[in-house]
Amino acid sequence: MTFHFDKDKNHFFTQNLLRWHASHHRPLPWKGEKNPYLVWLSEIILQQTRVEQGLPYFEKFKEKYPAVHDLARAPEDEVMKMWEGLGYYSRARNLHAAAKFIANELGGIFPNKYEDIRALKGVGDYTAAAIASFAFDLPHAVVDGNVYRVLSRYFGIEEPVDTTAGKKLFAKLAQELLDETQPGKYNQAIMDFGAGHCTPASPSCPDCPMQPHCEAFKQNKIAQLPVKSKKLERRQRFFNYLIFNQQESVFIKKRTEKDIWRNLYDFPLIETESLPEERNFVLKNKIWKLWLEKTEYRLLRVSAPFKQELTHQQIIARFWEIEVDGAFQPDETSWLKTERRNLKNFAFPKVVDLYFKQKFLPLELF
DNA sequence: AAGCCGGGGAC
DNA sequence: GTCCCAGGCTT
Repeated sequence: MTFHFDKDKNHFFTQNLLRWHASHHRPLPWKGEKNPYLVWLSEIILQQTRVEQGLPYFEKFKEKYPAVHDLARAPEDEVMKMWEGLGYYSRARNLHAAAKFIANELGGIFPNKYEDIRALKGVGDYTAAAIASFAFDLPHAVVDGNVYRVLSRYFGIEEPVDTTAGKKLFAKLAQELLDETQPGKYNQAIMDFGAGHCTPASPSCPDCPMQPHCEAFKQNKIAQLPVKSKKLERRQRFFNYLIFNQQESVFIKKRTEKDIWRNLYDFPLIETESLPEERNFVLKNKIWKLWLEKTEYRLLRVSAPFKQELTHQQIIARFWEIEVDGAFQPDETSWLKTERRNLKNFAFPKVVDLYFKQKFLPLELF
């Protein structure tokens, strides 16, 4: 698909966008922030995350780590704990790594050139443009989900936004439209407009200042835009967690493998191809036997399945609680014996946290 | 280019 | 249920 550059249409867009923004902007803690560290922090937190969900985390991080040195000095487990519940945990790992890089290699001075900002771990095209424009007034247009939606509708672009060609097209168009005399304000305006007016479902077309020149509105294609080419597929995984109780303690383990929830904690785990149908399934399991062949144990209870939806996976987790005798010592060196009252100091996936919150487990009878 | 990485809210 | 959110990294 080709796109024809129309100077008047572009000018109309930019002018009306800025006019709209003058009376509709949403006040948020990071708006107008010039401290690049805080701009960066807010942008990482807001990647693929709604403002309402990210806001408390931003406040918490800002309070705990007021400057990049504070974040750089923090233990990784502490940073992961601070991030617990927000999802996409590689953001936290990259944030921490970049903070250490800035503190140790750059003398604590946040980079002030687009390419240097873009080179930071966890900073892609969008985040680099956001930091460059908000903190340093550099002329780089942001392209996020809001921008794809607003531009695809206003210009009637049916090119998919999730392909290499589509991304390139929208990036070029966004850069053409940028008001270089006030890049920060312009970028803020287009994202606020997408989030608050040109919304995914039922946008406010009747009182939209862009409406006279909006191709999607004129052609009645609002609901079809933006176009995405890929459809999401989700696979199921069945997790059988073994809760080894030993007096006041339980055994937990850190997830170090290259899989979901890396660097979070959970429990010894047997993954199965389906939901075990018999009570003895896990007890008969080969791995399980290996773990427990040298000790006495007692099965206390088995939870009903807990479900958690991830973007590409559905996790069905069952928790098998057992009591082992005081002499039990696992062969796995990665297991960590922890008193129950200290569990709150570790970061766990949502489904494990949900299990903790159940005062009385919904028991399943086989 | 395609797949993977969370959690929550709106519908 | 499906879609989307102030995306980025790995293969």
